[in-house]
Amino acid sequence: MAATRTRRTERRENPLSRERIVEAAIELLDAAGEGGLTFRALAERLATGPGAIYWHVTGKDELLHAATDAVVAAAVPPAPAGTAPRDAVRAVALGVFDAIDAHPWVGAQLARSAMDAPILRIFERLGRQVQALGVPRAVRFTAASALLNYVVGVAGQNAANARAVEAGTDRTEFLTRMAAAWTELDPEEYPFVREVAGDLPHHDDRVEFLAGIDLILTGIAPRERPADPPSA
Amino acid sequence: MAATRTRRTERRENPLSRERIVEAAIELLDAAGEGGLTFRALAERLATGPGAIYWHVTGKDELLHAATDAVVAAAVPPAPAGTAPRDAVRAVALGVFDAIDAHPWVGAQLARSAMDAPILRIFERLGRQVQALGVPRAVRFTAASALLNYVVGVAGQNAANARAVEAGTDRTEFLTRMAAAWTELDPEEYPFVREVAGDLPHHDDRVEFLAGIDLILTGIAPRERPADPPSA
DNA sequence: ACCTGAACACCGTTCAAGT
DNA sequence: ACCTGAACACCGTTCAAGT
Repeated sequence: MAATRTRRTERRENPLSRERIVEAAIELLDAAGEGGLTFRALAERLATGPGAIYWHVTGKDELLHAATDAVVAAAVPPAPAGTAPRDAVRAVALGVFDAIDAHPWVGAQLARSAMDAPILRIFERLGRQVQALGVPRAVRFTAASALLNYVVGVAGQNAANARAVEAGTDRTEFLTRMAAAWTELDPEEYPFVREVAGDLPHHDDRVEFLAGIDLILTGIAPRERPADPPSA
Repeated sequence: MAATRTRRTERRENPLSRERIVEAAIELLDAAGEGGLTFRALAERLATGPGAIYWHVTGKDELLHAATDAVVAAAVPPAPAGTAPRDAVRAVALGVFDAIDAHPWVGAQLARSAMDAPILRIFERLGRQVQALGVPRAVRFTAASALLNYVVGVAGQNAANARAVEAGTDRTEFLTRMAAAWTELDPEEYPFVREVAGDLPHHDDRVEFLAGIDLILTGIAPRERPADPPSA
């Protein structure tokens, strides 16, 4: 019934709001990529002048920040109670990974973000699981940071790849071309890169990403903790 | 004697060259930060018009790429023969870390770089040591990628922090203020971040960074490989 | 071949003026 | 209080014209 009442103010309904602006910004970024977010384009989409947006938002940085935070918040839900810590870490990481897959600009943004809202959300979720893993207080920060930095590193990398592919090329075609380029590198200078070039086209990014997470998890807390030996 | 001959062409000595342009770009980036690199500022420093630069460089992206590559190449020298693989990995990582410390814009650039020259240099160095560590062929790519992504993640983070600090604030003052902000977060939503906030001001970035590297190294290959048990 | 610098097409942001 | 849109101060890049 509140809905019916709304009809009264028919004209000039849809007032500007921070929420609507951020929403439109996300749509623009998704549709047109990182360069697509423009105050003019945004104003047009919201049927106003560019100046109007500044009433609700301090500038482009804040807008980008808010857009990123909205996506990350939706992507990293609290772990369902009873999840094993390792699985919970993987779930958080995958949540971020998939969000970046859907919104490559988020990856670029996370990779250049300081320790504020969007990053802190991820750090918190990872940290809680590190604690649940039984990591001693003194090294929890280090362990959680390692996971965070890895996730954020992959985020930037994926964003860069998405930018590079956007020529409408097929994904495996892109990887195959990259592998070919690697094979042409100087054998003296790039023996390792040349050797692994062949792996490139067969790799599943998601699997590869999770394998990295598992590597760090193993470093943080070895799989099966053997009973403490009877002291030294 | 070649030097004396040079005097002949006194006027209009110092011809433009890709090398000089990249060098000037690096100076500009170091002095004025990421926003300081402008074709106009660069042209002024080189005593030409902006258009002249385009004869030697295709555009700003290539320029930024070349500048980053120059810094990274200098920062990641080949490991001296006989270095233990773990130490060599640490040396590579620290080389990148210190380069970013000296040139924060490099961190931002690496964090958003695809797998081309600058990143490949680092990947190659890390990969060789992964191999030296005895990691089986099939998982070398994964192991080297994990190290690379971590390093690149820290790179982006440090660049962001450098940007945040540039208000001339002292470093520990900056950390103390951040810790204070973390402590004011909602206890329901950010228990972990609040708990570790106190660690922040005491942390040494470099030590913290290396600890993360060690975590991954442990995950890649456990410290002391016990002799293989007599098969299953 | 290489340089010059005005001009073009765009930005983010501001601000007087409106309602 | 909120919106409008012209104007300002910048960009990267191009290009006719020079040497």
